[in-house]
Amino acid sequence: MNAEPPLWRTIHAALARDLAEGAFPPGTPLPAERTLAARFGCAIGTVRRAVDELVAARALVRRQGRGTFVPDLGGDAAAADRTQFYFFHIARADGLRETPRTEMLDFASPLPCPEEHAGPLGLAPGAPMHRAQNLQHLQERPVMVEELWLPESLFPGLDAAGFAGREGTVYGLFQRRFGISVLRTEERLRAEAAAPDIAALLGLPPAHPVLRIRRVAYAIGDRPVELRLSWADTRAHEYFNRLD
Amino acid sequence: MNAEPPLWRTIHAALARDLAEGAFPPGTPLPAERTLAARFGCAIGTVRRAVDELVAARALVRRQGRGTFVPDLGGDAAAADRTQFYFFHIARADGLRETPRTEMLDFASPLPCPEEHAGPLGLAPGAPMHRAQNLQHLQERPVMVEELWLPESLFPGLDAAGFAGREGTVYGLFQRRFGISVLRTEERLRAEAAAPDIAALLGLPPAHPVLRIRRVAYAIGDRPVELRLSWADTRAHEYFNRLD
DNA sequence: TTCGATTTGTTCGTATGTATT
DNA sequence: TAATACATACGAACAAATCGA
Repeated sequence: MNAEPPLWRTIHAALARDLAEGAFPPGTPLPAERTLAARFGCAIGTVRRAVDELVAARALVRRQGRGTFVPDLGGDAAAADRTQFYFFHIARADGLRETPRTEMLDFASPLPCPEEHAGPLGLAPGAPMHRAQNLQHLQERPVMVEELWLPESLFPGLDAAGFAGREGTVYGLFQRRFGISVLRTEERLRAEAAAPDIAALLGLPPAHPVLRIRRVAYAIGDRPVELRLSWADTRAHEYFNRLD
Repeated sequence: MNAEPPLWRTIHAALARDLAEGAFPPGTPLPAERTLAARFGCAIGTVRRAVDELVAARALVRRQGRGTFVPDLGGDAAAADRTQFYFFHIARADGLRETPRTEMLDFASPLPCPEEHAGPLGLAPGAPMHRAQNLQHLQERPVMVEELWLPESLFPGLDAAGFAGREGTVYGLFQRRFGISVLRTEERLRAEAAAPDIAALLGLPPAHPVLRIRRVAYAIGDRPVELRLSWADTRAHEYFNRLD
């Protein structure tokens, strides 16, 4: 008849809503599974099923003996590295993945949202945005130019000093300062001839082929929070993608 | 002391081994969960946990009321489409994903394994291989040149007629005829200037930037089974990648 | 160092619901 | 309709990891 959703799915949705609201800051554990089971009036196995889904979606991590946590994207060096390598896909042609060094080139705000960025971010054209430009280095050589577009409404008060002075990754900053946990991204890649400014920054001959990446980053609830354009020099590096 | 693995992991390994040997052909169900539980001498929940892992890895699919199956990569049109879109990442710039039309350009066998392909495939340089060349069309326009390298030892007797005359996808052919289920791939992308032959096939100006993709496909047990080089025209199309 | 409390991880068994044949 | 198979939900017991007294 009605086909109501399974109980574990209802609980999953309730937890996801709480997570989206930042109800559980990273570093402090969620209520224990028994506690949640009592709160939802269900068996512990049902809670576990709901949490399993959130763990699979990288929204939560479990630690035996300690509790269940929102992943800390910038906790220690190891956590920062995991985040880095999960979202940073440029590797040396021989397969080695190194941690890049980031050099900030520019930070401008507010800028009106360009027409072509409004749709993917769910914004009105002209909405106020921050724009940051970075140069990523591997082995002290520039390999990728990045242009980040961030809605001012989601990142209020962010400025050049706050952006450049962060500790850890950009997504760690999103989480710590604005309570935004990036869970997934969509990337579209194409080959194009390098524009003069890009070629100059990367030390490329004019119009040399570069890999252009357009990324949209999403937080819980598939809310788009960032649009990022990148141009990579793929003479000695490649974009690495593993599909499971 | 010893820290033996959990029971469900042992069962998972046993099932994965059986799957790698082709013990369960697509279309016929695995033994029911109760049967497996009895065979392994454990509770049904433990079997479910092991199967859960294989389902997550796309090695199995469950169908309520019917049973658990090895996915049929070329069963009906819908299954073929799912396989297609899981492994075919070229989409129109507006985001629309269409089914490509494949035109075979060449099939050569045996050819000695090139030096640079031997390592990724776990072969000795010079080992006999098949090489197929395809041209992929979207909306009746050529968008990607493909070069497939297949170890003869894994695909014995494959020839041009068998390759071109297949029904459905290439990976469906691998599975039906050779019992090889491709589960995951690794791809490395770079931008480069189109070689003359590539440019001619794609209708590009000489040395126009193209997206080069180098894919290694893996079956159960992380066994590499195919190396594929592709060159895509990204003037009107893009490589689409969703990271969860 | 030891011990106990807490929390997640594993395994068991059972009952009932839903989809398919 | 009946039988079969997976899906959901419950509850219990013990193991393993963690942390603080």
